[in-house]
Amino acid sequence: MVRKRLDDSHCAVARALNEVGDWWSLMIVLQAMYGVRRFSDFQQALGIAKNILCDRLARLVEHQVLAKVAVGEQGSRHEYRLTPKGRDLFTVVVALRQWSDRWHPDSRSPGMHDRAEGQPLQELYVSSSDGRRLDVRDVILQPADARKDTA
Amino acid sequence: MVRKRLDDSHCAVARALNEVGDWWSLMIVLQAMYGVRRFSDFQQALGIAKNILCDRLARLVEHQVLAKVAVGEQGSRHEYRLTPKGRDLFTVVVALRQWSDRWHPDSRSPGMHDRAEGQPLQELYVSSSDGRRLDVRDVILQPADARKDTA
DNA sequence: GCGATTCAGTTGCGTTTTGCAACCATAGGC
DNA sequence: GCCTATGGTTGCAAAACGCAACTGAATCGC
Repeated sequence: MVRKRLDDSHCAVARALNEVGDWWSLMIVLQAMYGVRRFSDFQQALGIAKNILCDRLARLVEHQVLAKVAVGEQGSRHEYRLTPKGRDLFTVVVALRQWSDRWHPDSRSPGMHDRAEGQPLQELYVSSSDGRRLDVRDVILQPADARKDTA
Repeated sequence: MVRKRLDDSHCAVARALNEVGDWWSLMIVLQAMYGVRRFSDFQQALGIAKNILCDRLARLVEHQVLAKVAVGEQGSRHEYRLTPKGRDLFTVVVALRQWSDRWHPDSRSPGMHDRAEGQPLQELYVSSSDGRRLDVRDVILQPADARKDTA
């Protein structure tokens, strides 16, 4: 999907959504963060149709969120691994997950823990350069305009 | 869109994506954060078809991300305003935007500034309870499983 | 070496979602 | 009453999606 209409958009969020903004793409990235690397494992974990998975993996590789790495004896098998850019989506995933947990308390999410200490993670929040916690209304956002014919 | 398949998923990210995980929904929320409230203004700002906009707004209202507020003389006109839950997506939007800015340096995003001080915002990052900055690999993520037949 | 199996796709086809445009319905101006 | 603006709804074509069946290469069993 992703109707590439806003490819040329100057809006950073629009461009981000162009790369990982459809349902499956972020779920694939999430699975990759869980350690999934093989085509068939993604397929099983997500219950996604193979053609869609193919398409999404290709798109994620194209956008350098994943890298397709040949593996195995004659390079016949391969894996999809997160690139640094892909790993950097971690913040986004954590933000989404924390949002979900805050507003769907019924969720029995196992929670995320620091590997070293076993402690839960801190909640993400937007803060100013001097450390004050900020709400949307405390921030000046300039549209940067979603359409090309900005005006 | 959003094939409600994973509605019953225990995966927090999946449920979040169910509510705001399609292309337009997050763009609408973003516009709302910019201060857009009226149907026609969303339509103009995004260049979205009216039926889709209708559908997305209704879904966002249903999920309590936006609230439809009657306004004007006889309540004929109305506005869509962010609820607290919607405003709380700010972290997600900022995370996405910062990610995009980091990996698309060509982007001339005007940047986001603290209204009080005029300073740019801090970069979001995931941190442990004792403040160490964490990468994906420093965190224990439990799948919580994307499929219902969890096992 | 030969068939069976696994993995990673691709192809076909029918269903669902999009997106565009054109059409209602109500309110207000004049 | 006629015109415009706002906020939708409807119809239809095109694209995306999901399923299942098929391909093609590599590996396994023997």
